[in-house]
Amino acid sequence: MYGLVDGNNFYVSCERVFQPRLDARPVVVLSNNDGNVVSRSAEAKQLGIPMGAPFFQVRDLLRQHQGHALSSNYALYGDMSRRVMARLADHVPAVEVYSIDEAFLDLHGLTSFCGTLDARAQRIRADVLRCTGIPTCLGMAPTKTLAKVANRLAKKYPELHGVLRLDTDSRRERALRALPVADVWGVGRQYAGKLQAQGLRTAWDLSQVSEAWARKHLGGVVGWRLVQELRGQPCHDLQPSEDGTLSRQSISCSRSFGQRLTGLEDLWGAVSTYLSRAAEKLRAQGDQAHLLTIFLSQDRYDTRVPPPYTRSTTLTLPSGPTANTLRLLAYGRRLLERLYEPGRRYVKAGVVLDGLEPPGRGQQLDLFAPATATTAPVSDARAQQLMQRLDALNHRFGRGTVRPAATVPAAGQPAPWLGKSEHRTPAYTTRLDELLTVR
DNA sequence: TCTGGGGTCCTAGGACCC
DNA sequence: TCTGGGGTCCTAGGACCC
Repeated sequence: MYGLVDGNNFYVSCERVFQPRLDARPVVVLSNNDGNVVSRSAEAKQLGIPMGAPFFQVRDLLRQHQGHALSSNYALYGDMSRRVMARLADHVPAVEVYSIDEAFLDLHGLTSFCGTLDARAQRIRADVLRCTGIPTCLGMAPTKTLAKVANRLAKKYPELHGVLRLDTDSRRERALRALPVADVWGVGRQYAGKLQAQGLRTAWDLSQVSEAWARKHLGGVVGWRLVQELRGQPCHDLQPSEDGTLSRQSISCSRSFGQRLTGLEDLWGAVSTYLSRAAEKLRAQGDQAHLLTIFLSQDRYDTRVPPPYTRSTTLTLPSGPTANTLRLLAYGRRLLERLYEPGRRYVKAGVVLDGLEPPGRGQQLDLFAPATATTAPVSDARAQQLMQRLDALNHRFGRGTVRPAATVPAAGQPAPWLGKSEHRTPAYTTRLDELLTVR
């Protein structure tokens, strides 16, 4: 049996822990650059503000109802997430951290010595709420997909008090008949349209399609697994997370700019900043990468710009896997120059590190590369030391204290790529100088 | 005027290997 | 006229997730 716990309106709930005045009012949290709505309180949902709505389209509506809009504060949400996950880990044999606000639980064997599962589930919710201030819902079922279904319905129907268990065929059928097909985990916009065109309206209808149909229309084996999971046949195991952190297979960093950029050096300022950040994450995970991708995007809402809006280029690092920021910057610069076209107006850039593996598989030498400070293997041990010192300094004194010169804008100038974040709340739980003051 | 960021998995063609 | 089978890696793209 699997459990799926998630935080209700997670980002808004995190903010409310430190600002109770936000309770019972419409509150939204905005994406980077204050662009879109990414979390909504129940009151904001009631106003009809859709998930993902551009902020400028709902600003007036929110103002009319004395609502609040907050910039996203990932330092706070990430730390609150760790606290929630730590509480969950105390209650069950294994936890899979699925996203910042969601975790799958291994519920195997919990009933025999702890009373009923439902009572156990309520104790977990109460403990998380008491220790972190975050309200949650918990769905339980024999497959992950059904646990997601259960969680969804537990959130939708308050009379369930945040918990739903789907462990018999009759409960499963009732639940699936109550759930629109578009709300099933794994059914996005494209598939929902296809399914509805076929007259399949509920999750139950989807669970009845043939294997051939699922494979043909829902992305091959992915679609067939989805159908089987709805029927109660598990296709996805629990992937337990080590001490509440999850190890990634790719690491990326991308941002929309505060303004359009056209110059190569401005773009390099942004790309080098993102690449440095991605390399930090890579080292924090204890891995090296052997694939580097850079992408640049133009405005996809500008009808004068023909697609594709995003162009990317990938390099298999000729010198093998690395976590060395300076080495990555040297390759990144080449990729950016390959991608860049003068005259284009770029709105966003990003980097992706792929092909991750732990260090120690041996350094691949590049037969044709001239030995330079950033490519010579001889400098490897020293470079590694340098990265360790860099990370230690930045951990101790704050991110960006020591950084590559490429990422620093011209003296006295604000970085031209920086976006806005006009409604940011303090990092209450991760910065001493931003602690909440109580009188 | 203003429209996010960070992930996963799968497919498919081409180059290349034996 | 007739032109293998099985595999990896690379690269790009498309669907999905929160």
